[in-house]
Amino acid sequence: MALSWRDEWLEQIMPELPEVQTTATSLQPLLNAKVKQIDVFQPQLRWRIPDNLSDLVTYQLKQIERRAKYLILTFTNQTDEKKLLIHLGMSGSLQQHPTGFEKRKHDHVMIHFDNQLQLHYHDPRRFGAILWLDDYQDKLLNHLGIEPLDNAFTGEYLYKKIHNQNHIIKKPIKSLIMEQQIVVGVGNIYATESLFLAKIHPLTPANHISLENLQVLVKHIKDILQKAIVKGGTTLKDFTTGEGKTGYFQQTLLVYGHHGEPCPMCKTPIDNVKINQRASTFCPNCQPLVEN
DNA sequence: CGGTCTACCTGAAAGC
DNA sequence: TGCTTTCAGGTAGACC
Repeated sequence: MALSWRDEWLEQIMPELPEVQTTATSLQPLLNAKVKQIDVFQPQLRWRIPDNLSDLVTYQLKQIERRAKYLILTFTNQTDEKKLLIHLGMSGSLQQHPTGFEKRKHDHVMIHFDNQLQLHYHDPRRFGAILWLDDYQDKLLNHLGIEPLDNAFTGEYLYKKIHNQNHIIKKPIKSLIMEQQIVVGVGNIYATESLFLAKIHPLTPANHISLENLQVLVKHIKDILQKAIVKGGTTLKDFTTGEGKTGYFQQTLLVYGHHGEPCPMCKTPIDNVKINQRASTFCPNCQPLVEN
């Protein structure tokens, strides 16, 4: 049962889009339940949790949506509607437990419902957020680009973005696909993995990539995100789905976290460069840097 | 205005 | 052994 040091390390990975989607899905048992009580143990997350969070008491949870890596929870009563915006940061999770389940370390908020369930917001590093949507949607949501799984996200879309905007044209492709104004929800893990699958060096200037190769890259981004959603998301020690189960997707990560190990395709040692202060692993043989 | 860097935070691992 | 340093990461905001 003991995990190897690598397994332990991989379990530190933060929630990316598939994990947020999995969380949204797993919260369905709370739909239509009424809030009985809210406990806030640590209000200081990325921003301070609103002091009037308990205004939700007596409201029913009516809808759970995802936008980028944000969750939007809609609560209503007979006359009013309140929307909560939640981000899991890099170590956050939302977990459902039976009423009476004990608070654990780093459980910062507990929402007690009237259907024998309670929701725990758990976030060791406190990079996440719990906010009223009305207060923050201008700042946090309005600038966001398209969803990676939307039909509008295509190789042609990326090609146009790259060639129509001078400030983008020469950026490393990895920076580009991680920019939230262009496409949301592609974090370091999935950017790294999809570039490996598409055989594109992460530092390749965006305008050096053909439309055809951008189409291949987009296909892999969609594919890897979809597979991760199906599998229930990347797991980590900190992350569990709302039902308390862990995912297993981390076992299929090919290059992320494998710096120095043999490439799974060709056995060349996996290399690592920093791009925008972020580790970027790649295979120097499978992903050659094409200068033109 | 665009591009780059830092702050926020904790825990694990590495360094001393 | 135990203390200190480093590192990981999403993203708004500071900075040049």
